[in-house]
Amino acid sequence: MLSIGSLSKRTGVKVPTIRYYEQMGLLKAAERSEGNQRRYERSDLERLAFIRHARDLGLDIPAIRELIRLSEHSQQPCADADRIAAEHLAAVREKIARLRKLEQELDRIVSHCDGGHSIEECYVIRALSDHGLCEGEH
Amino acid sequence: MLSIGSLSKRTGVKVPTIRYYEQMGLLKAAERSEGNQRRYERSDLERLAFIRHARDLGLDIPAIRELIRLSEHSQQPCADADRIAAEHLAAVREKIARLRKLEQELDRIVSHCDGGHSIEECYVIRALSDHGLCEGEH
DNA sequence: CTTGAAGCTCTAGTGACTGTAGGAATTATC
DNA sequence: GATAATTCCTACAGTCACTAGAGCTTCAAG
Ligand SMILES: [Zn+2]
Ligand SMILES: [Zn+2]
Ligand SMILES: [Zn+2]
Ligand SMILES: [Zn+2]
Repeated sequence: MLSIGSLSKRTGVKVPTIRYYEQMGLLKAAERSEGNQRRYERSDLERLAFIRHARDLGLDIPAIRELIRLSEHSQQPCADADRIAAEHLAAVREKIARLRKLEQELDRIVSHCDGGHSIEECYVIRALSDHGLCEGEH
Repeated sequence: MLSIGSLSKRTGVKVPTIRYYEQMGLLKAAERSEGNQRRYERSDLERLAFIRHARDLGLDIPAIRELIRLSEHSQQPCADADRIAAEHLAAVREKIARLRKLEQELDRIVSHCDGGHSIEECYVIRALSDHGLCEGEH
Protein backbone atom coordinates (compact mmCIF):
# COMPACT_ATOMS: atom_id res chain seq x y z
CA MET A 1 0.00 0.00 0.00
CA LEU A 2 1.38 3.35 -1.07
CA SER A 3 0.84 6.76 0.41
CA ILE A 4 -0.11 9.52 -1.96
CA GLY A 5 3.45 10.87 -1.74
CA SER A 6 5.02 7.57 -2.82
CA LEU A 7 2.51 7.23 -5.63
CA SER A 8 3.44 10.73 -6.68
CA LYS A 9 7.15 9.91 -6.72
CA ARG A 10 6.66 6.71 -8.69
CA THR A 11 4.54 8.28 -11.38
CA GLY A 12 5.87 11.82 -11.48
CA VAL A 13 2.36 13.15 -10.93
CA LYS A 14 2.18 15.84 -8.27
CA VAL A 15 0.24 15.13 -5.10
CA PRO A 16 -2.44 17.80 -5.61
CA THR A 17 -2.88 16.57 -9.15
CA ILE A 18 -3.59 13.05 -7.93
CA ARG A 19 -6.25 14.40 -5.60
CA TYR A 20 -7.62 16.44 -8.47
CA TYR A 21 -7.90 13.34 -10.68
CA GLU A 22 -9.80 11.62 -7.89
CA GLN A 23 -12.17 14.57 -7.68
CA MET A 24 -12.69 14.48 -11.44
CA GLY A 25 -13.60 10.80 -11.26
CA LEU A 26 -10.54 9.48 -13.09
CA LEU A 27 -9.17 7.68 -10.08
CA LYS A 28 -11.61 5.88 -7.85
CA ALA A 29 -11.74 7.21 -4.31
CA ALA A 30 -8.77 5.61 -2.58
CA GLU A 31 -8.99 3.50 0.52
CA ARG A 32 -8.07 5.33 3.70
CA SER A 33 -5.79 4.62 6.63
CA GLU A 34 -7.12 4.84 10.17
CA GLY A 35 -6.06 8.47 10.19
CA ASN A 36 -7.92 9.20 6.94
CA GLN A 37 -4.92 9.21 4.63
CA ARG A 38 -5.18 7.77 1.12
CA ARG A 39 -3.66 4.34 0.50
CA TYR A 40 -3.03 3.05 -3.00
CA GLU A 41 -2.35 -0.33 -4.53
CA ARG A 42 -0.71 -1.45 -7.74
CA SER A 43 -3.85 -1.13 -9.83
CA ASP A 44 -4.13 2.55 -8.87
CA LEU A 45 -0.57 3.09 -9.96
CA GLU A 46 -1.33 1.57 -13.33
CA ARG A 47 -4.44 3.62 -13.76
CA LEU A 48 -2.60 6.79 -12.83
CA ALA A 49 0.09 6.00 -15.38
CA PHE A 50 -2.62 5.52 -17.98
CA ILE A 51 -4.16 8.89 -17.10
CA ARG A 52 -0.83 10.66 -17.14
CA HIS A 53 0.14 9.18 -20.47
CA ALA A 54 -3.19 10.11 -22.00
CA ARG A 55 -2.81 13.67 -20.68
CA ASP A 56 0.72 13.85 -22.07
CA LEU A 57 -0.72 12.92 -25.42
CA GLY A 58 -3.12 15.83 -25.06
CA LEU A 59 -6.40 14.04 -24.36
CA ASP A 60 -8.75 15.96 -22.11
CA ILE A 61 -10.36 14.68 -18.95
CA PRO A 62 -13.79 13.75 -20.34
CA ALA A 63 -12.07 11.75 -23.08
CA ILE A 64 -9.91 9.97 -20.54
CA ARG A 65 -12.91 9.24 -18.36
CA GLU A 66 -14.59 7.62 -21.33
CA LEU A 67 -11.47 5.64 -22.25
CA ILE A 68 -11.24 4.31 -18.71
CA ARG A 69 -14.88 3.32 -18.82
CA LEU A 70 -14.33 1.51 -22.09
CA SER A 71 -11.20 -0.21 -20.87
CA GLU A 72 -13.26 -1.87 -18.17
CA HIS A 73 -15.29 -3.80 -20.74
CA SER A 74 -12.51 -5.89 -22.21
CA GLN A 75 -14.76 -7.94 -24.47
CA GLN A 76 -16.54 -5.03 -26.15
CA PRO A 77 -15.38 -3.84 -29.57
CA CYS A 78 -12.86 -1.01 -29.49
CA ALA A 79 -14.49 1.24 -32.08
CA ASP A 80 -15.31 3.96 -29.53
CA ALA A 81 -11.79 4.05 -28.18
CA ASP A 82 -10.34 4.26 -31.67
CA ARG A 83 -12.77 7.02 -32.55
CA ILE A 84 -11.74 9.09 -29.52
CA ALA A 85 -8.11 8.78 -30.50
CA ALA A 86 -8.81 9.57 -34.14
CA GLU A 87 -10.85 12.63 -33.25
CA HIS A 88 -8.09 13.84 -31.01
CA LEU A 89 -5.57 13.37 -33.79
CA ALA A 90 -7.79 15.41 -36.08
CA ALA A 91 -8.00 18.17 -33.47
CA VAL A 92 -4.22 18.19 -33.11
CA ARG A 93 -3.85 18.50 -36.87
CA GLU A 94 -6.24 21.43 -36.94
CA LYS A 95 -4.27 23.16 -34.24
CA ILE A 96 -1.08 22.61 -36.19
CA ALA A 97 -2.66 24.01 -39.32
CA ARG A 98 -3.81 27.13 -37.50
CA LEU A 99 -0.42 27.63 -35.91
CA ARG A 100 1.33 27.19 -39.23
CA LYS A 101 -0.68 30.03 -40.71
CA LEU A 102 0.20 32.16 -37.72
CA GLU A 103 3.83 31.22 -38.09
CA GLN A 104 3.87 32.22 -41.75
CA GLU A 105 2.23 35.55 -41.08
CA LEU A 106 4.44 36.31 -38.09
CA ASP A 107 7.56 35.29 -39.93
CA ARG A 108 6.68 37.62 -42.78
CA ILE A 109 5.96 40.47 -40.38
CA VAL A 110 9.07 39.97 -38.28
CA SER A 111 11.38 39.71 -41.26
CA HIS A 112 10.11 43.04 -42.61
CA CYS A 113 11.66 44.94 -39.74
CA ASP A 114 15.00 44.64 -38.00
CA GLY A 115 14.50 46.89 -35.02
CA GLY A 116 16.40 49.73 -36.63
CA HIS A 117 13.44 51.99 -37.31
CA SER A 118 11.29 54.39 -35.38
CA ILE A 119 7.97 53.14 -34.04
CA GLU A 120 6.25 55.28 -36.64
CA GLU A 121 7.90 53.32 -39.45
CA CYS A 122 7.97 49.93 -37.71
CA TYR A 123 6.46 47.24 -39.84
CA VAL A 124 5.42 45.20 -36.81
CA ILE A 125 3.23 48.02 -35.50
CA ARG A 126 1.91 48.81 -38.96
CA ALA A 127 1.03 45.18 -39.67
CA LEU A 128 -0.80 44.85 -36.36
CA SER A 129 -2.77 48.00 -37.13
CA ASP A 130 -3.89 46.77 -40.50
CA HIS A 131 -4.92 43.23 -41.31
CA GLY A 132 -5.02 44.33 -44.94
CA LEU A 133 -1.24 43.91 -44.93
CA CYS A 134 -1.66 40.23 -44.08
CA GLU A 135 -1.55 37.54 -46.69
CA GLY A 136 -4.12 35.20 -45.17
CA GLU A 137 -6.90 35.07 -42.63
CA HIS A 138 -6.57 33.95 -39.07
CA MET B 1 -19.96 58.69 -31.16
CA LEU B 2 -20.63 54.97 -31.08
CA SER B 3 -22.38 52.91 -28.47
CA ILE B 4 -20.60 49.78 -27.32
CA GLY B 5 -23.01 47.72 -29.42
CA SER B 6 -22.19 49.58 -32.64
CA LEU B 7 -18.48 49.35 -31.89
CA SER B 8 -18.99 45.64 -31.37
CA LYS B 9 -20.75 45.23 -34.71
CA ARG B 10 -18.13 47.18 -36.61
CA THR B 11 -15.19 45.29 -35.19
CA GLY B 12 -16.68 41.86 -34.63
CA VAL B 13 -15.55 41.98 -31.00
CA LYS B 14 -18.28 40.97 -28.58
CA VAL B 15 -19.60 43.53 -26.14
CA PRO B 16 -18.42 41.83 -22.94
CA THR B 17 -15.01 41.40 -24.55
CA ILE B 18 -14.76 45.14 -25.18
CA ARG B 19 -15.55 45.80 -21.54
CA TYR B 20 -12.99 43.17 -20.59
CA TYR B 21 -10.30 44.90 -22.66
CA GLU B 22 -11.09 48.13 -20.91
CA GLN B 23 -10.74 46.42 -17.56
CA MET B 24 -7.41 44.96 -18.63
CA GLY B 25 -6.16 48.40 -19.55
CA LEU B 26 -5.97 47.83 -23.32
CA LEU B 27 -8.71 50.33 -24.10
CA LYS B 28 -8.74 53.55 -22.15
CA ALA B 29 -11.90 54.08 -20.08
CA ALA B 30 -14.50 55.34 -22.54
CA GLU B 31 -16.41 58.57 -22.19
CA ARG B 32 -19.92 58.16 -20.85
CA SER B 33 -23.34 59.40 -21.89
CA GLU B 34 -25.60 61.21 -19.41
CA GLY B 35 -27.05 57.83 -18.51
CA ASN B 36 -23.58 56.30 -17.91
CA GLN B 37 -23.31 54.35 -21.15
CA ARG B 38 -19.98 54.10 -22.96
CA ARG B 39 -19.47 56.29 -26.04
CA TYR B 40 -16.63 55.63 -28.47
CA GLU B 41 -14.93 57.61 -31.20
CA ARG B 42 -12.92 56.67 -34.26
CA SER B 43 -9.62 56.39 -32.40
CA ASP B 44 -11.15 53.79 -30.09
CA LEU B 45 -12.28 51.81 -33.07
CA GLU B 46 -8.75 51.81 -34.46
CA ARG B 47 -7.26 50.76 -31.19
CA LEU B 48 -9.77 47.96 -30.80
CA ALA B 49 -8.95 46.73 -34.29
CA PHE B 50 -5.27 46.73 -33.33
CA ILE B 51 -5.99 44.74 -30.19
CA ARG B 52 -8.17 42.25 -32.03
CA HIS B 53 -5.65 41.74 -34.77
CA ALA B 54 -2.87 41.21 -32.25
CA ARG B 55 -5.04 38.68 -30.41
CA ASP B 56 -5.84 36.91 -33.67
CA LEU B 57 -2.12 36.60 -34.21
CA GLY B 58 -1.87 34.96 -30.80
CA LEU B 59 -0.23 37.73 -28.76
CA ASP B 60 -1.27 37.77 -25.12
CA ILE B 61 -2.65 40.72 -23.23
CA PRO B 62 0.52 41.85 -21.46
CA ALA B 63 2.35 41.83 -24.81
CA ILE B 64 -0.41 43.87 -26.42
CA ARG B 65 -0.40 46.31 -23.54
CA GLU B 66 3.30 46.83 -24.08
CA LEU B 67 2.91 47.22 -27.84
CA ILE B 68 0.24 49.88 -27.31
CA ARG B 69 2.51 51.68 -24.91
CA LEU B 70 5.34 51.58 -27.43
CA SER B 71 3.12 52.71 -30.28
CA GLU B 72 2.44 55.94 -28.39
CA HIS B 73 6.09 56.95 -28.64
CA SER B 74 6.34 57.28 -32.39
CA GLN B 75 9.90 58.63 -32.42
CA GLN B 76 11.46 55.90 -30.26
CA PRO B 77 13.30 53.02 -31.91
CA CYS B 78 11.17 49.96 -32.56
CA ALA B 79 13.56 47.33 -31.20
CA ASP B 80 11.26 46.42 -28.30
CA ALA B 81 8.26 45.96 -30.58
CA ASP B 82 10.26 43.79 -32.93
CA ARG B 83 11.55 41.74 -30.04
CA ILE B 84 8.04 41.07 -28.75
CA ALA B 85 6.97 39.87 -32.19
CA ALA B 86 10.08 37.73 -32.62
CA GLU B 87 9.65 36.12 -29.21
CA HIS B 88 6.06 35.34 -30.01
CA LEU B 89 7.08 33.77 -33.30
CA ALA B 90 9.58 31.62 -31.44
CA ALA B 91 6.87 30.53 -28.99
CA VAL B 92 4.56 29.62 -31.87
CA ARG B 93 7.32 27.52 -33.43
CA GLU B 94 7.86 25.69 -30.18
CA LYS B 95 4.18 24.92 -29.92
CA ILE B 96 4.18 23.61 -33.46
CA ALA B 97 7.16 21.41 -32.73
CA ARG B 98 5.47 19.93 -29.67
CA LEU B 99 2.25 19.33 -31.55
CA ARG B 100 4.09 17.68 -34.43
CA LYS B 101 5.55 15.14 -32.04
CA LEU B 102 2.10 14.49 -30.65
CA GLU B 103 0.73 14.16 -34.15
CA GLN B 104 3.36 11.60 -35.11
CA GLU B 105 2.75 9.53 -32.01
CA LEU B 106 -1.02 9.68 -32.30
CA ASP B 107 -0.93 8.88 -35.97
CA ARG B 108 1.17 5.82 -35.28
CA ILE B 109 -1.16 4.71 -32.51
CA VAL B 110 -4.37 5.31 -34.45
CA SER B 111 -3.15 3.56 -37.56
CA HIS B 112 -2.32 0.43 -35.55
CA CYS B 113 -5.97 -0.22 -34.85
CA ASP B 114 -9.04 -0.02 -37.02
CA GLY B 115 -11.81 -0.42 -34.48
CA GLY B 116 -12.31 -4.05 -35.34
CA HIS B 117 -10.85 -5.52 -32.17
CA SER B 118 -11.92 -6.09 -28.63
CA ILE B 119 -10.87 -3.56 -26.01
CA GLU B 120 -8.51 -6.17 -24.65
CA GLU B 121 -6.57 -6.23 -27.91
CA CYS B 122 -7.04 -2.58 -28.87
CA TYR B 123 -3.76 -0.89 -29.66
CA VAL B 124 -5.08 2.50 -28.60
CA ILE B 125 -5.76 1.29 -25.08
CA ARG B 126 -2.50 -0.66 -24.95
CA ALA B 127 -0.46 2.32 -26.15
CA LEU B 128 -2.06 4.60 -23.58
CA SER B 129 -1.27 2.08 -20.85
CA ASP B 130 2.37 1.84 -21.79
CA HIS B 131 4.55 4.71 -22.86
CA GLY B 132 7.19 2.11 -23.67
CA LEU B 133 5.30 1.50 -26.89
CA CYS B 134 5.89 5.12 -27.90
CA GLU B 135 8.69 6.16 -30.18
CA GLY B 136 9.46 9.50 -28.59
CA GLU B 137 8.97 11.52 -25.44
CA HIS B 138 6.24 14.04 -24.88
C1' DC C 1 7.77 10.92 23.09
C1' DT C 2 9.04 14.46 20.43
C1' DT C 3 9.62 16.57 16.15
C1' DG C 4 9.42 17.44 11.41
C1' DA C 5 7.71 15.74 7.20
C1' DA C 6 3.77 14.53 4.87
C1' DG C 7 -1.10 14.25 4.86
C1' DC C 8 -5.94 16.28 5.14
C1' DT C 9 -9.86 19.78 3.40
C1' DC C 10 -11.12 23.96 1.50
C1' DT C 11 -10.44 28.01 -1.10
C1' DA C 12 -8.57 30.95 -4.56
C1' DG C 13 -5.79 31.95 -8.61
C1' DT C 14 -4.22 31.14 -13.59
C1' DG C 15 -5.82 33.42 -19.15
C1' DA C 16 -9.01 35.27 -22.02
C1' DC C 17 -12.92 35.45 -22.25
C1' DT C 18 -18.37 34.08 -21.95
C1' DG C 19 -22.80 33.94 -19.76
C1' DT C 20 -26.12 35.33 -16.34
C1' DA C 21 -28.97 38.23 -13.03
C1' DG C 22 -31.22 42.22 -11.98
C1' DG C 23 -31.84 46.66 -13.02
C1' DA C 24 -31.39 51.30 -15.74
C1' DA C 25 -31.21 53.77 -20.13
C1' DT C 26 -32.21 54.29 -24.81
C1' DT C 27 -34.76 53.69 -29.09
C1' DA C 28 -38.86 52.42 -31.73
C1' DT C 29 -43.68 52.04 -32.29
C1' DC C 30 -48.19 53.66 -31.67
C1' DG D 1 -46.55 61.04 -24.77
C1' DA D 2 -47.05 56.27 -23.31
C1' DT D 3 -45.45 51.88 -23.84
C1' DA D 4 -42.69 48.18 -25.50
C1' DA D 5 -38.41 46.30 -27.17
C1' DT D 6 -33.81 46.62 -27.24
C1' DT D 7 -29.52 47.85 -25.43
C1' DC D 8 -26.82 49.08 -21.74
C1' DC D 9 -24.92 48.94 -16.83
C1' DT D 10 -22.36 46.36 -12.82
C1' DA D 11 -21.00 42.41 -10.55
C1' DC D 12 -20.23 37.72 -10.29
C1' DA D 13 -19.86 32.70 -11.74
C1' DG D 14 -18.05 29.42 -15.01
C1' DT D 15 -14.62 27.54 -18.44
C1' DC D 16 -9.85 23.94 -18.27
C1' DA D 17 -6.35 21.43 -15.89
C1' DC D 18 -4.14 22.19 -12.66
C1' DT D 19 -1.24 24.88 -8.73
C1' DA D 20 -0.53 27.28 -4.38
C1' DG D 21 -1.72 28.41 0.10
C1' DA D 22 -3.88 28.36 4.95
C1' DG D 23 -4.77 25.96 8.92
C1' DC D 24 -5.01 21.66 10.93
C1' DT D 25 -3.99 16.38 11.70
C1' DT D 26 -1.36 12.11 11.19
C1' DC D 27 2.69 9.48 10.46
C1' DA D 28 7.59 7.74 10.87
C1' DA D 29 12.15 8.17 12.65
C1' DG D 30 15.14 8.78 16.38
ZN1 LIG E 1 10.25 47.51 -36.24
ZN1 LIG F 1 -3.93 39.76 -40.24
ZN1 LIG G 1 -8.78 -0.41 -31.23
ZN1 LIG H 1 4.12 7.91 -24.82
